[in-house]
Amino acid sequence: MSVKTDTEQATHTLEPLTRGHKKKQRTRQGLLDAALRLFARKDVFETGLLELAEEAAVSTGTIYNYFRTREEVVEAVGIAMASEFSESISGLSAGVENGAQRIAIGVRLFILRAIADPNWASALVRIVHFDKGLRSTLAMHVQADLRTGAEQGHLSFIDESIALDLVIACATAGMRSAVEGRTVEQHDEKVAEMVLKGLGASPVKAKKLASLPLPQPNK
Amino acid sequence: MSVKTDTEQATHTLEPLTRGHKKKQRTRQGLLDAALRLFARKDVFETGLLELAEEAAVSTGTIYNYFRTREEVVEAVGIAMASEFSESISGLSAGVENGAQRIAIGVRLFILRAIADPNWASALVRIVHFDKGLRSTLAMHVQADLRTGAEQGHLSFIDESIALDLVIACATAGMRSAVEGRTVEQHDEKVAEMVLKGLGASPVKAKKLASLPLPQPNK
Amino acid sequence: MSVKTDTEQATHTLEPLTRGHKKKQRTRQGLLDAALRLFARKDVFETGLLELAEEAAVSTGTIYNYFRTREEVVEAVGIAMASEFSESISGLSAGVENGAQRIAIGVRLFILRAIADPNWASALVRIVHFDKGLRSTLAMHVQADLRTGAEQGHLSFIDESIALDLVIACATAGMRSAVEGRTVEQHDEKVAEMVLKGLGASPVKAKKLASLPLPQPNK
Amino acid sequence: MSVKTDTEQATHTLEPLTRGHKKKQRTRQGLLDAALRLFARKDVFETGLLELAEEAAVSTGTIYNYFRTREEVVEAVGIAMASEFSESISGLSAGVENGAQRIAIGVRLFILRAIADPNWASALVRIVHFDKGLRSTLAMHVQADLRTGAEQGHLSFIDESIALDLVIACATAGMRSAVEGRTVEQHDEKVAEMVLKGLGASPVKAKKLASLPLPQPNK
DNA sequence: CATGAATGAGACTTCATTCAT
DNA sequence: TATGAATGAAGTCTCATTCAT
Repeated sequence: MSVKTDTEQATHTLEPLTRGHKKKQRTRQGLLDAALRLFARKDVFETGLLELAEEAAVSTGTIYNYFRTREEVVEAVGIAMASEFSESISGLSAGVENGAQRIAIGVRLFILRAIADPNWASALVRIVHFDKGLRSTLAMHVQADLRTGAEQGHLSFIDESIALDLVIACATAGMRSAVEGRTVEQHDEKVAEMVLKGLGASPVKAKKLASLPLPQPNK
Repeated sequence: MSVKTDTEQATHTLEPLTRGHKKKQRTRQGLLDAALRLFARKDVFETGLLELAEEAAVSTGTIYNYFRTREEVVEAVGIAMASEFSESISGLSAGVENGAQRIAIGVRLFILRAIADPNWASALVRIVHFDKGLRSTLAMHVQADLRTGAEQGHLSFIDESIALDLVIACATAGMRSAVEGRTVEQHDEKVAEMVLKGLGASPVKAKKLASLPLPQPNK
Repeated sequence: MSVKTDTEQATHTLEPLTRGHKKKQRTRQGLLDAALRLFARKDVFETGLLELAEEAAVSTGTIYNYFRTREEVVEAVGIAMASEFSESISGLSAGVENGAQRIAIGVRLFILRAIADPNWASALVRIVHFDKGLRSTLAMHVQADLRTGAEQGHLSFIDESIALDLVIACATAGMRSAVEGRTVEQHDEKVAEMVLKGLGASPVKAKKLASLPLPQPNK
Repeated sequence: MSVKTDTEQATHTLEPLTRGHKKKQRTRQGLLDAALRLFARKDVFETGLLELAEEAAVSTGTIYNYFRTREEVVEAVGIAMASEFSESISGLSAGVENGAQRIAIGVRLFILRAIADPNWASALVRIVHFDKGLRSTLAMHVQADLRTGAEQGHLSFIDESIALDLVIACATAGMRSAVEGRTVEQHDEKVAEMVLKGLGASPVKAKKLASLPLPQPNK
């Protein structure tokens, strides 16, 4: 359930000389992980910075070396999740050219992961609700696939921005189902199929694309 | 933007209409309205009871004559919105027998009202996020229409609970668009059409049902 | 050692109807008195608002019904002291027409009171150091007497603003002596005599004016 | 605006001048100078050690190689200022035998420097308010001149300790005028003249002694 | 019922100080 | 010695809640 920050990479190159640097990165990472665990349990505005300190097992003052407000924490976690998401999705659907299929894969992967790790999903759902940045990141990825799908003739939707909303809203709803423990058999496939139909795929094609085996993490 | 409570109805019929009662009801209503205005601007957990008192122009202590905790306030607002929703939707789609059409009407009405009154929509979106009771009320209404639509052969979805999620998620996403000011032409119809397609309506039927004129408030 | 606020008077006329009003005034008065006691012991910036709460025997939150910052407390105490000062000095030197004598009386009264109540003096010295408002009030009183004295030919100073500084600085220094317990016999008269000489009174007249019996509180 | 410490002198003569020592002295000096700059802007108890570190461009921990507490910092700055004062005044009024004139010179020099460097004056006024040591140093210098002046028949004051207070209080008031930007023409001379009159000099002699040209820094 | 002053728990924030590097 | 991350005590401030009027 750990989260990788892109900041970590960047900072390494920007200030590689500081002595306490690796420790600082570890602390920061610990705070982000702790925040994720908390957001899995409580809503963002219910979570106090002191709770975060306790969860991360640092003292109160330490937090203020990293974040000045709760919003900064949320944003940082959002960035971290978005970054991790981009990485993993891009990797997994790397060889798939079909835009509609890529969307199906994305939706399914999210829901499957939500089922496997409801805490992660709970946190993600909440952060999506608060953090515009994370929403944009997700949208950008989906948008590309939507266009590809439309160009390839697999999808025919009326309005791209509404289609975007539909994909994200349904995927999020699926994740919420997982969090609330009301999933059904092949929940991921069924949501994906409905989404594709909503996007204008024919019922047959929707069913077929939604049930293709998922690409395996290469190695 | 006023909200009518079912409690109000009950009291009207059950108890004598003394002056004290009318005043009490007005104060309670004022608190609910104030809460709604606040939830339009700030998140539920960011909203303090002191703010509520100020917005409603009553003193702090007065709140405790009506609600015991903050949660009770949220719940009461949720109940009030749900109740108002039930009333208005039931009234408007009273004469419509087609389940699919009723769903289209519901989705469109929500989105149109969100466009007309973004504050109301903002509050609703937030409360839906927190209040399970409101979610259930919405779900019950949709569920009936889904079944009717399926029995009538207009819809063919794979799983009812997922279909439910899809309808509510897409309607909510449409409202959020309105709140964020990124609606498109005929936003309501386009969302409804996509939803119907996702629920298994044929593209032609989806388009037709989504673009039928809305029933007018009878009176 | 109690301090009377002019606000008290004003408020009585402005909001005489509030129920909890007298209690509020008592609390406010208690806070000002407590602040005075604290400023007698510690410097203004060393004094925390929690200490003030404890000294006044109210709970932490109560303070914020009256003052938002430490500065507001200092200012309020300054106003209260200035107001009390104006009252008492005006009363005592009411019948004295000689400007130089009025100055001598003022200087002596301050020093005598400082000797009698070093805590009061300690607080006053500190507040004078921080609160421009109190300094102005003092200056205004002295200024009138300086002009009168000059017009009457008893005083002849080179520059009024510097003369003002001299009077206040020497009176304050005298009070500080009292606080630090290094007063001498007839400290008040000796300081007054030096001040008058500095202001251009002849040595003989200075000695005489400084040693006249003080007016007694009438009644 | 730099401050020279007597410690510096001592070290120079007592210990070998290794490179490490020079650096150590520079750091210490930097801290004292930084403290002076800060005290010019904020009150002593408002000034934090973190600010001091930042102003001196050293890290927090470094301070503790030089001072154990905040009080030690204030004291050290006080000592430094007193030491610098002694040096400069002694040098400048070296050839003057007249006690009254020496006092006039001292008062005037302080006020002139305050006008030329209000930051320095602001810091000095504040530190005088807190640091007894600095007050004693100043007093010792003045005391000697007072006695000389009295013995020479130029001054005739009633009480030495009160005379001391008068001189220091008026000089400080003059500096405060400079800090607050409300000086007048020949402010230094006017204050000195009043002080001498207060100390019992004849008006004519006071005016003459206060307006003599100041000794120039020899060399 | 309405009021609003008082309460006090608890969150937020700062900062002097320590210590491993 | 210099550094600066970590600490945690101590302060600041808010706000849900109570209660006398």
